[in-house]
Amino acid sequence: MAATEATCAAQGLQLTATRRRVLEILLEEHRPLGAYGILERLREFGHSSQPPVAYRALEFLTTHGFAHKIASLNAYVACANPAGCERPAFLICTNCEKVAETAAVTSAAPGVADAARSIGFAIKQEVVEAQGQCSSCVGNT
Amino acid sequence: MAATEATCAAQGLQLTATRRRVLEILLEEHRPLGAYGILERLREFGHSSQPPVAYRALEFLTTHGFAHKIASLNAYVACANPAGCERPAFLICTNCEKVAETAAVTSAAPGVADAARSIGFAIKQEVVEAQGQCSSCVGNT
DNA sequence: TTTGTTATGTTATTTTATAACGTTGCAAAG
DNA sequence: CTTTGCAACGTTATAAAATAACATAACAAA
Repeated sequence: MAATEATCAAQGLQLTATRRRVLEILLEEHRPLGAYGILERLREFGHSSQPPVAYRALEFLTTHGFAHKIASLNAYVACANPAGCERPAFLICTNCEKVAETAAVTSAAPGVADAARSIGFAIKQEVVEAQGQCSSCVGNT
Repeated sequence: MAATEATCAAQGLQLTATRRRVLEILLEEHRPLGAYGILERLREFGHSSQPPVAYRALEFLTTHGFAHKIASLNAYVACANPAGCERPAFLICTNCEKVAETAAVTSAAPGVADAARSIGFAIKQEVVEAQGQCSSCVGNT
């Protein structure tokens, strides 16, 4: 949160009340939250709770790397490393639904980078989402 | 298509009319198609076109590896290598929307595999979807 | 011929996301 | 000042994606 505030201050980004609240909600949860789950939480705090409110805040947060969308879940998580987040990748536990964020060393998995080069494909961004079981859940299901 | 037929025959899977038609539709397109786009095409062919029709066929096709879901687009593509598809990864052109399928050499990108090991996370499956520009579109936008 | 199984048909609903348009608050230009 | 522009927010409505739930059909095995 402090890192996010610092980045916003440094870059002239407006961390408004709604945006801050959404980020706080994501930080409190230890698992990905859908946009409508966020809306429910916003409602508790007296914010307006129409869908665009959440989606706008999420767009701001994801655009600037303060949060990420987990495409395979249609859900959102706070960034684990808001200062200097690069090439985020996610480890999604299919049992307890928690998500660990990590950083990929290279921009693409071996083979993928080669394939891209060989067909002249210029990779801009990569979605890497591994599904499996976290240490607490291994063997449980 | 032939490969898919062979696999179905070999494994006793029923490649029914609807399933076959959906796969044909995906093969004809050179880009990912949403479920409702598929439904439109099915309608042209006189099939029933309620959502579950498409979703059931897609579930069959994706479960058995004859098609893949592109999570970051909520869309579907035919598998480029229905015989022996493993660790599929996708290169998605953000300009022309075409998708190239490739195979990742390892199950995880470097760094991700290490991170998983270090926290005891057991990776079962990985979603790798790179966004960028294909050779025809590089420099166009 | 009854039973079980697999696939399909159909209606309704849930979940996720965006379009469109109006309002507010604030800061810089006139 | 005041008005012009802009960024964020409010609100209504709707689009798009996915699934729940229940009924029917086709067919093979008991």
